[in-house]
Amino acid sequence: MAQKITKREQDYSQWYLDVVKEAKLAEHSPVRGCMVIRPNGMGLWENMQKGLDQMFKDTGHENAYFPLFIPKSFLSKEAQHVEGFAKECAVVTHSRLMSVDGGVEVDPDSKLDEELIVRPTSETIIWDTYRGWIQSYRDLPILVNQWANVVRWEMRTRLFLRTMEFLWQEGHTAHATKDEAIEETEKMLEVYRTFAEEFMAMPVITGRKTESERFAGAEDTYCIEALMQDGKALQAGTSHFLGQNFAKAFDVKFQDKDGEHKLVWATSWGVSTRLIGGLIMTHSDDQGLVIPPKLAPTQVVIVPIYRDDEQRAMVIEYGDSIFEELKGLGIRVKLDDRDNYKPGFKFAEHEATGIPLRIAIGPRDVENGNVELARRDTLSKSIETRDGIGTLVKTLLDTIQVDLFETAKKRREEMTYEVDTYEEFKTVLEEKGGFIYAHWDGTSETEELVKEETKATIRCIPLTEGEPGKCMVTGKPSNQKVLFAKAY
RNA sequence: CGGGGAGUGGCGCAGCCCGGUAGCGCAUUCGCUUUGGGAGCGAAGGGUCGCAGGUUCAAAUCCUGUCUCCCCGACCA
Repeated sequence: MAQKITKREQDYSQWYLDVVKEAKLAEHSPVRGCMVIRPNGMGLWENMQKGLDQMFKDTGHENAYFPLFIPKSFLSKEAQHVEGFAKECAVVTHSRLMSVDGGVEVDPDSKLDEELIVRPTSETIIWDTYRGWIQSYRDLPILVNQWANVVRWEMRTRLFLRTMEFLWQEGHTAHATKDEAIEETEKMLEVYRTFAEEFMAMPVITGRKTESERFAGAEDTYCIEALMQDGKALQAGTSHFLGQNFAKAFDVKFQDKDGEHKLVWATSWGVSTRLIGGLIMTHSDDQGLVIPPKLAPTQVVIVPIYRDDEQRAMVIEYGDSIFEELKGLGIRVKLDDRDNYKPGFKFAEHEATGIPLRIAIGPRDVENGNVELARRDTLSKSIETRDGIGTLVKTLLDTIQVDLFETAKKRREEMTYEVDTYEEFKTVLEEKGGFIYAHWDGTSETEELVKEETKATIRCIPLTEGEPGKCMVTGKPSNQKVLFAKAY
């Protein structure tokens, strides 16, 4: 069943695919570019959903649901938006099939008057709906989130990182003032940063996108950028200030306190199952997946070891008492009492699926009142006493959560460079990869030139203030260094 | 969509060049022995070789088309 995972020094892509496969997270579907998410992967996503959803609720948001299909005409109402998405839309043109010679064909008579687009994102249909919800300033703000699937007809796909269909959440808010909308945009970026760092243990840089990387239809796009172990960057979440673009396009106005009719201000923000890809590439090793305790579907697994039925009964009873104790403390624990696998096999399997803590118990341990405790992140083992195992496990889970973040952060710092000249930039990029801070003159021309010549893009203009200087390419003045990297 | 590689029992592969009725390892089922780092032996089950055409007495193998996956580009959460 489980096989050795390819050493990532040899081939990072293969290593990534092996981890996904051995951890039983997902597999390719019969449909091009789509994936089947297996129970392990879905369990992980559900825990992410829970964490995020709570944070959305805590910041005053509610969930709603809008249609999968969007009338074609909606897409064309916002010029930049249609330009950004037109090339990657799935289009529904007919509504029926008909039997022909034992097979089926599309019934030409069922051609739709207006084609439907499978949503690549829901701004248009939501803003069309918001028009009916908003009349007065008293109707604002609208703070709504949707958990949904979307489809983008991508040229090239990669499990979790870029699939044609993906699961995500998209928040769409409406506000009476520009300041309030900008505040919302920044607030949700901070929610994403907190989630990435505190739940996923994935350190991120917060910043704003340059004009060329901005969301289609946005005035300003904020993002969180993470660095993977191979030195490539991953855009992990975005929060957009949409200005009044969609209010204009869909004629969404409200009557303000002063009696004036005004256009509504908008934001949208989203993260997707891509986060799972980020999680894998941030923490995993050659033994397989490593999941931070807060997100792990199973946090602790107990593996009984025995020789005969008598020992089996004894060890399982011992394991059961530990199981009950941990469960009572709210820990997600499993007792792996499968009789058809040897302990060594189970150890390897639980490592591949990323369970943070393993407790192994054999006759020896029962006799001595001990357990063997193994950490997934460090692969270290220790003998601990049975008494007090509950509190030990609880603190250890917290420790692992923190350690994973610190380790990932340290790794990122080691792969982050600051350069002053373009020559230096090219050298670092070629020899080391990673995040590179450098001065940029703020023009799309320079950005494009760097991309052409080096494949590196500006990941973001960091929110943290920096020193002014001179652009590494043109020598023109720059307000601060920006973050460059090759990206997924 | 351009360039390269690949589709053969559940998984990983060989066979293809030079057509002749499909094989190996793992997994599965049963039995016995095992169990503190991916168990051993014995027996058994399972594949119209991605799909569709064509050439041929005969196609996994040759030809044409097509779908999908992987890698590199262009595009993107």
